[in-house]
Amino acid sequence: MDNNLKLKTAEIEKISHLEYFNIAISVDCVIFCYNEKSLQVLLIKSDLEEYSGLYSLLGDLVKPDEDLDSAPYRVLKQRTGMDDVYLEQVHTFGSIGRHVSGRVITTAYYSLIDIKHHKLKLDENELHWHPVKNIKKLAFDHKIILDTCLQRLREQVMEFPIAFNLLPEKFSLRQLQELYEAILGIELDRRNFRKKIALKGWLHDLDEMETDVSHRPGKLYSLDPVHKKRKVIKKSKQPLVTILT
Amino acid sequence: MDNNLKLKTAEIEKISHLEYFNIAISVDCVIFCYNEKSLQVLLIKSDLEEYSGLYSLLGDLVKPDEDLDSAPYRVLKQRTGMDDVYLEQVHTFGSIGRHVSGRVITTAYYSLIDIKHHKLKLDENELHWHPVKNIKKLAFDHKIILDTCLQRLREQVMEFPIAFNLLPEKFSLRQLQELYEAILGIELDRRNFRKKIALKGWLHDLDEMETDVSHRPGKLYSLDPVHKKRKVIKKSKQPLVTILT
DNA sequence: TCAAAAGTGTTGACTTTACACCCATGA
DNA sequence: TCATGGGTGTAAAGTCAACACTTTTGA
Repeated sequence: MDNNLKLKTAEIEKISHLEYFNIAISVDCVIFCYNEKSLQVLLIKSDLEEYSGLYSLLGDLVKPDEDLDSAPYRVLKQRTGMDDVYLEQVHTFGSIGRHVSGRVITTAYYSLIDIKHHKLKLDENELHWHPVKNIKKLAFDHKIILDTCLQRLREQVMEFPIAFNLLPEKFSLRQLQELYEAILGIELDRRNFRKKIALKGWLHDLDEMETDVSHRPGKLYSLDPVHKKRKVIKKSKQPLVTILT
Repeated sequence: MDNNLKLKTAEIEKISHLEYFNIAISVDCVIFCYNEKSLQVLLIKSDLEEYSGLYSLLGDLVKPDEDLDSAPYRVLKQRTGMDDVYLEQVHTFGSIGRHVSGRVITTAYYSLIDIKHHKLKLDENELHWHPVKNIKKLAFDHKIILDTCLQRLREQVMEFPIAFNLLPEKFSLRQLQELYEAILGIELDRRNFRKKIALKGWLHDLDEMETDVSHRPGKLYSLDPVHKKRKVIKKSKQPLVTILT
């Protein structure tokens, strides 16, 4: 007991010394899924006294021997059992006071996963899916991080074929449209949506129909294999040339 | 189990994280200027043996008591004597092997400055402006950082009134067009460019004319005061609504 | 036969592109 | 008077937004 206390004090001394010279770096993951027609995000009960009762994003400190971009994959693998997920770096947050337990700079990523594929045991881990719409407050600056990632997702989703990561392998155009509506937070015209998606050439017609629906079944599609890359490769100039003259 | 026991305090959490406080974090600045009809970037001779002969971006370690976003302002102030510059965070680079002298994760910013305003003493500091077009190789991963920042600049420049930071207070439409051509790396149609810019409503007509030109002088403009904000405030949904239906 | 969603085209408004001529100035 | 760039308009093409009816299926 005595020893423990002494050690702790020494450690804390050391920490406050370190604190002055060192900065920790973490990653935080905004893990999106699409379930019951709503865009949801995976949160964990904060284990810090200071934020008791609040939820926070999944994150971890970056290990000295791992790439920054590998850290969120590790976090996802640990928490959901999934690898081969879509991940995108969004922004790095580094205000002095953003973390209660010291100076931590965090790089935010968002991830898109198909809820059917993950293997999390929600109750055990105090992990829960929360509809993005309902989230008012999170621990740390995680609400701002969430908002930033959502905004980026909205920007990307029309330009690149990434939303499909949130859907099962086979899906109908209606499902796809509802997904887009959930992400963008707006309603879309069905005819215009179908035209626009057809124009993108992202879809592969499976020649199958929905089953188990109590109405006329729709056709099923999958993401065209050509567009199945994990990492977005940005067209460098193409879109810019068309912007102006 | 007692609730208090389950919750970690911030102090305790620090201890468990001690081992991780050994990654350094830096910022690197891609400082753009516009001179002699070309987009240029401020580079410094690398003082590392490993990169002898190569140039690198301006950067520095983030101090424990400064916000991440403040660090690039400090670097710019130190190097150019300018504050009140346009700065935008772009991406964070954190591969294990990216820095020869240890584990350094770096957040990249780009900055737009009017070359006429800076106070650098180029020769003393081994600081030099380099046309972006000519840059083939830089120290560390700085070429990739430069490319990433240039791409982001190209994406932003049509959407937000930021290019004006590269021009003097008063400028002609020709100057502005040449600047855009330098940034985008493409030629633009004069009439369409003028229409497009007029439509944006970014310009304030100064009712003055160019002087010292050996041809018909053009009108001078300045950035409309309404748009003179340092930080870009993103319209959240406006552009997205128009994307689809 | 009803309810629910699938599937499909057109029109008008707007935006974008391509393109050519006269004008003002200084050399 | 020439060279240089300033300044401007229009027509055709393409894109976007709004909008309604018929079809298929299961209940």
